[in-house]
Amino acid sequence: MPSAEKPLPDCFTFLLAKAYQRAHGHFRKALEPFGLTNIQHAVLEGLWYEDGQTATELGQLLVLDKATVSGVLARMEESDWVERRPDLTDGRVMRVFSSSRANALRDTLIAVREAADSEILSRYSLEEQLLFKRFLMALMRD
Amino acid sequence: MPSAEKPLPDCFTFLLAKAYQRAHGHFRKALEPFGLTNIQHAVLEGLWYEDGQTATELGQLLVLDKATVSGVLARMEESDWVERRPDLTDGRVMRVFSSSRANALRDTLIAVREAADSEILSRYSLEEQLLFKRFLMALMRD
DNA sequence: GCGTATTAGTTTGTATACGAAAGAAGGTCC
DNA sequence: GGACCTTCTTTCGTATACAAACTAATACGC
Repeated sequence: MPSAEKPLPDCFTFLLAKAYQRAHGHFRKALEPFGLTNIQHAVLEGLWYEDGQTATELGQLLVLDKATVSGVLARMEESDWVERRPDLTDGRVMRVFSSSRANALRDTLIAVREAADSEILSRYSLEEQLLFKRFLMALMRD
Repeated sequence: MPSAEKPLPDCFTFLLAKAYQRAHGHFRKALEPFGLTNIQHAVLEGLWYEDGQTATELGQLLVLDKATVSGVLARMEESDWVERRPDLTDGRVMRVFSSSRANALRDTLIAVREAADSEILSRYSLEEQLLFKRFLMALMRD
């Protein structure tokens, strides 16, 4: 080891990736007891925002590839978090509904997400939190 | 669709994930012509910082799981970006070296990374860039 | 030295991600 | 009403991520 301190490259994309990795891992541990992954949790929150969305709509809401959504939903149906029912008028469309098991945990799961978020954000002042969020949202505009 | 505008949940972890997704995708496209992935590029930069690092050292530098590093290095050796040679004194250790093919592209690849980074950052003022980076680095301390 | 604990690395299994292609169903145009 | 195009979804292939189990080799305690 030539240098004692690790350099942590001054590359923005790298920093962003590692910050995401950290926050993602923190949330993942919080969800572990429920047998839910981050994305699966996001899908549930999406359905609680509006139940019966199509896979495509969910993908747009959560900014996920349709192929990713397809796999996530298959696993969530397998483990009884959601139900997929074909649309009555359009045979191509599958509508997704949260299961009663998921609905029973709704308040708990939302609280877990909020707690994990707060823990991560606790190291910043309120002003910094707002600024940070504004920076992140600005990255998505185009 | 009940509401015209997408809500983009006020969840910090989600925002971070999507910002990462955006920057990561931007960099990925920039690397596509070279047949390199983001992580593979990071490994090369790590080796250019110090050649002959062990797999473990690379994992620490890039904050990657050893299992992830193992797979990445295997694919990179396959496609002639790196070479793995067993350490002479410690039979457990694999030392990783950038290939001559990689070294020939060194300046180009670093320039590509800097350009991608700059493009992403161009929407922020210099002050904001520094603040943003400081926020991201603060997330990793603990 | 010898046995045990540690460490380095690979392998396995599961879950994202995403591009590309395929499949299935609906709509349109003439 | 049949060819064509569009849309919704799944499948396939490749590449992270990470936990856990496993192998191989070194280090340590006594």
